[in-house]
Amino acid sequence: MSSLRERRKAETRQLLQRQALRLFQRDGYDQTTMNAIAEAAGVSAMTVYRHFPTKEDLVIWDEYTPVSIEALSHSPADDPLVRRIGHALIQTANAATTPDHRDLLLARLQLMVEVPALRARHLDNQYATQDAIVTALCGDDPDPDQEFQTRAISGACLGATHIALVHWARTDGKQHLPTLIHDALTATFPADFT
Amino acid sequence: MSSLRERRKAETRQLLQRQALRLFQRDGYDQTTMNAIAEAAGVSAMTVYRHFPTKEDLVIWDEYTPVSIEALSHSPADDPLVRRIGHALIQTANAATTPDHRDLLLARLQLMVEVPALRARHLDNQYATQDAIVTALCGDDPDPDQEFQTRAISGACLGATHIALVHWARTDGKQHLPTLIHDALTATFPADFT
DNA sequence: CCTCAAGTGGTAGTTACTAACACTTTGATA
DNA sequence: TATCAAAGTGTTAGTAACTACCACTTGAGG
Repeated sequence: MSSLRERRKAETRQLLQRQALRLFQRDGYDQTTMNAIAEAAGVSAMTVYRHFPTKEDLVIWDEYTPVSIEALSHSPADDPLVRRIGHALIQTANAATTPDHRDLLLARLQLMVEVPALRARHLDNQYATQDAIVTALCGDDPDPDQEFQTRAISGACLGATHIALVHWARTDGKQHLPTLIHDALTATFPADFT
Repeated sequence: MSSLRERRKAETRQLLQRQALRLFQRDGYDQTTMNAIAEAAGVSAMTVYRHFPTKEDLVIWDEYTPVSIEALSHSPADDPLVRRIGHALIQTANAATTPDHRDLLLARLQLMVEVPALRARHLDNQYATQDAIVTALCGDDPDPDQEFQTRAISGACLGATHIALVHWARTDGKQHLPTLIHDALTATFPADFT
């Protein structure tokens, strides 16, 4: 059920994020105040905070919330963990299909790479993703040793993936993102990953 | 040359960090104001900011600044990268020898695991460490492909190391930290790492 | 002893963010 | 259709992290 109210809400959210990104790119992240963003979107400052609890969230929030964790639990259980996790990560990157979505992702990532506060938040988000991966693979009440191992491997996969994201942002998205992630994983796990 | 002035400076820094950590542990990070820390240390708020530019730095700053990057460039160049980087990371953890240093490290890490803002900053610091590793291994003007590979591998090693740190903090430092890091790396790279 | 620079304190500001209250609009029900 | 509860928005006043600026004290070196 997509009521008028929910559609308006989604529209305001989108408008706010796009105006914020525009101003961040034009004037810099630190130089842009929340009041300026509110004004640019034609709403009050409070409304911005209602939609995005912090300034960082204006960049971090992903409209499409991809993260295909689902794919993980359905992947063949006898595959090596590195391969299962890696393919899920590549698949997530493949979700950004439309040019519009891709451009938005690129603008956000470039900010996340350049601005220290955003970079930190982004890394913490990846850490949360790692938790989700471990839960998807190990269930709610796993064997501690197995969980430790799964956590280490997913941490390593995300660490490798991250540098692919940074490289993609730094080169203005010229290369194919899923391929970049694939290359980073192959460089790290030449045996397990093909 | 350790003049009186420099010694006083170092003492004030230590005092400030220890008082801050004490208050953070007692009252919580967000609940503790910079003014309260200044008061507890018997200085003005301005002085706190002179020594630690942000509140986060009170926890992040490491008196001993270990990070034995030096060891990297002196490790045998024909060893696999995973082994070279891994051993350097373990060696860094081994630097925390005295009980005092260890307790301080544990208190700081526990805050870094629990408090989102600190967790994010810590991850960003690890990212900076990754840069230092890549520079130490590849030099200043490396071959792009080789740099990409090195970056991916060190990202993966740090990702695996991070979960060892988190596990150590969560279990109140009961286990041997270098061993934990070793285990995480072994779980991730069973072939390259022994 | 004198001078200079480093360290410290005070004040006034900016800005992200919160709490509390009033007002408007929307969606569903009598 | 009239009405009412809930969701969304605005306003105001406040807190706390951080900065810029200026004045003061104290240690280092000639």
